[in-house]
Amino acid sequence: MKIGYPCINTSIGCTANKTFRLSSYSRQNMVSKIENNLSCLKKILGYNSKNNLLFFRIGSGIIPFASHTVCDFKWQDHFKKDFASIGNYIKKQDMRISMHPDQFVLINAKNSEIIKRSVKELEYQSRVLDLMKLKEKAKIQIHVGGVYKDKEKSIQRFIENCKKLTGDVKKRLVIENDDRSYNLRDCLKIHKKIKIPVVFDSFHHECLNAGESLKDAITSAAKTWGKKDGCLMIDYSSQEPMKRKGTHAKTINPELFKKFVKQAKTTDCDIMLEIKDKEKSALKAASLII
DNA sequence: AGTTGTCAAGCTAGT
DNA sequence: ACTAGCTTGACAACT
Repeated sequence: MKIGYPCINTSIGCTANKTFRLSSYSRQNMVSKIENNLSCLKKILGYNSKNNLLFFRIGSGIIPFASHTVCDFKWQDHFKKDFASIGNYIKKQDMRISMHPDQFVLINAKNSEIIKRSVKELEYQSRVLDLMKLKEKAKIQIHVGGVYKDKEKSIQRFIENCKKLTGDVKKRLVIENDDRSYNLRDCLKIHKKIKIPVVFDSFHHECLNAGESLKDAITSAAKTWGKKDGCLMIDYSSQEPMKRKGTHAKTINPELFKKFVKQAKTTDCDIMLEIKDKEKSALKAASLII
């Protein structure tokens, strides 16, 4: 069981998500920000390895505007060696990597322009993982998307558009249950049709479920992961007290986490802590599972 | 040096 | 009708 956190490390003083305004797009800006982002990513991975945090999500902004029409810079070629060397490090340390396109990526949208942009974004993210030469267990997780007032049709659109994706994207794409539209049961239904693995988000499941026990939920999600996919990925969080339902906790609640792990530990899985203080909570979590 | 409005992009539920 | 929240932070123009 690997423990990890997403995108940002708050204690080493660099960010792998440096960007710029679209209006100041230039080759020079691309080169300098990507150099910064990749070098910071290396530092983060070094920190993670030292602290036995072997699961990490690379942020969508690692290559700014990579999927935007404005981007005419061949970042894939320019940074080929850097990607390969980071990938080597990841493999040597036996780390697991994921990516998570943001909320604008919707492959079940009704508007074909949104789909087109979304597909480009997925292709960019899979390219990053390919350039690192990571195997299929490095995943790209998305939500099913919008409901558009007709869930069945929207699920059908998701499935159809999924089938049209390139093999490179398909081999990495996984879906995650969300907290307001598509619960675990919906995701499992989609899995049945197209065999796409299902990431289990524990907090979303708390917010929206079909009455399954936590244990059953974890077990059924785990079954959707094939041999090449690696073990089940879990996103873990808990409710921030006094905030509205669905707000992620600022810091880990050790008691709640211990209770959760008790249910999860009989299943082979990797757990990512989607908690606002990032590696701080992940470190605590890692110490709690031993 | 520090503060603040704004940033490529969408959807949903709560106010 | 508006906005918080989503993985949410960072840029850039202003004091």
